[in-house]
Amino acid sequence: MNAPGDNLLEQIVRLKSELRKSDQRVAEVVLARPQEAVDMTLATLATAAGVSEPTVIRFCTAVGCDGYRDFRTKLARSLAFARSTSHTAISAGDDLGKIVTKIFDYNLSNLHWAQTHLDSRQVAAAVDVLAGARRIEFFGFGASGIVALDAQQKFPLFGVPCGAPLDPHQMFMTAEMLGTGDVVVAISNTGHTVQILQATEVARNRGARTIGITGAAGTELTKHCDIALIVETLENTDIYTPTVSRLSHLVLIDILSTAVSLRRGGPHHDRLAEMKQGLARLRTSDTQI
Amino acid sequence: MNAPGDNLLEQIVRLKSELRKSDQRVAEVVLARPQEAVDMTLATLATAAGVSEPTVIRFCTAVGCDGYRDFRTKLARSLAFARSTSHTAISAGDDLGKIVTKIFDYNLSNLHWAQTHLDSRQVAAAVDVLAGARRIEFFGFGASGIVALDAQQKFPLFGVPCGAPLDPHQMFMTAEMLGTGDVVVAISNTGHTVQILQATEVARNRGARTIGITGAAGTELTKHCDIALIVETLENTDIYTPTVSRLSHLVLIDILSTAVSLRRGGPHHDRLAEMKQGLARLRTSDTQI
DNA sequence: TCCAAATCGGTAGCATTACTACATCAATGA
DNA sequence: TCATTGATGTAGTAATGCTACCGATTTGGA
Repeated sequence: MNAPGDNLLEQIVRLKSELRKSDQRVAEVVLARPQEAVDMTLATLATAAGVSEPTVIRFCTAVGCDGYRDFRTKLARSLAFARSTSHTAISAGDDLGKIVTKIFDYNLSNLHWAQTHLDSRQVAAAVDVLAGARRIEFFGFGASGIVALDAQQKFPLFGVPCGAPLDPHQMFMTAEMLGTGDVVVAISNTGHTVQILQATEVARNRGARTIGITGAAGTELTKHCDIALIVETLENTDIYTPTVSRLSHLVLIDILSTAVSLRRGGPHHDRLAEMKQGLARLRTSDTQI
Repeated sequence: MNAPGDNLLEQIVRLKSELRKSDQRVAEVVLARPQEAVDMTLATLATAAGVSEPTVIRFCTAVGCDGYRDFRTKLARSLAFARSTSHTAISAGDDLGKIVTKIFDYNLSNLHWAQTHLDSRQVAAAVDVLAGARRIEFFGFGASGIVALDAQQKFPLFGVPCGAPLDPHQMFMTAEMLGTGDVVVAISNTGHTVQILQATEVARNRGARTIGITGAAGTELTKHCDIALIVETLENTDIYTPTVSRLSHLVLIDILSTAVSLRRGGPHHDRLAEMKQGLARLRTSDTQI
């Protein structure tokens, strides 16, 4: 669950309530103005929080750091990601530069978040199933449909026929035709999209293995799946903020396809290399259309 | 060109050749083992590099830092992204955990790289053109085709009809039908895909404005475009490493659509909000298919 | 080839900064 | 009310980072 470089700011938020009173004052200052805090000296931070220097040190150890120096580097590191997690909402007054920064930052933070919260064991289980598949179908609508298509494009890596029906009827029909040895990868960030749930259930009843990619544990989708890959995303209540989940989903597809491809090994890779070369030739070929 | 949090490691690599001899020794140590360097004290780093302490300080100022302390925090910050830029190649012996880490890190680094190297003025120009469009067509094949589809899905944000022909023939036909007031967004990471070049040229001759999204300046594609959006990616020679460019492209599409949507303002947003709510209802509606 | 100039690198001392031991104060329960 | 425990600040100490200065090395010109 926890990656090595676990976010310090997150840690502080989590522990804040069970800290000593003075330590909480320090925590407030750090959380309120982390960008400034990272440049402060021990004494400066102490006065800024209205406490003594040893208190600040005690605070550092309390949040899992090895002294003030360590605290500072860890804070700097977590700031690289979370710099704008606090106020990412895009407002109508933002100029273009701000929009660029916010959207990039938001996506970066989100990707990092997904990384630290991804359960490797579930991924391993998914790779096992996919590596043994006879055929793979990817189900998704809207933004998740894009992800499904992307996955389907990677079928050379998976090494078996892959499909991605975008039309609900087609999806349903495809599900009906699946059987033992086939695998369904159902993608739905909300985990509530009814057609996906139905199609997945049908496929499972026919004997196919089902893998779900969704945004939170315990959604409807996970009940219909043998393996649930939870890709956590930061909350997104803002109307302007675009769908960030699909980036994490795409990365997950990358991981799955790469892992499956590696599992196949040897001759499979030679053919991959040839395929890539052929593709390059195709791109630049001057064939008139 | 340069974002505020410009990567320190990158800076060091860039300046390394024109540094003093002893400073280069420091640079080598830092670049070789950045993870350890960030935890070193001034004296430790000095002995590790085989130089004196003042030399290390001079090195710090030479690379644009304000003393050793500042150097350390900046290094920590840049490490959050670039932790594994040096050895990202995925090898057959990697276990799943390593694959997960490497692919995430690679995508994160790459996204950050794209952010710092994106030219805001070009983006601004693109937003201007898109905001005034009567119709927008997105051209792309393969991974870029996915991006085109994603963009096309965002047409409610763009506020005008959007298309994304995936078939080369359809693309060509679409291009022939365009005219003044229409806009083509051509997506090709290599910038050499012939069919894209041809279709874009056709559209331009018919009077459409053309925007190119590509991986490097000076590619063929840029010659056919009024506005070139260069999305730089880290090199990728490895056969296993998946296409990272498409993530950056997707983020760029997010930025464009959001900026255009904001430009439209007022009533447009109310309709967006309604649309989002309606979509939520559609997802959970129990309509049998 | 030699000398002058300039740059580079190191020594030593200084100022700042982080840390620790101890004392005081506040809160809580008997 | 008093004793006990835990939290907080004071003062002193060790370390770390920084600067002034001096010697060494290199470079360019006669």
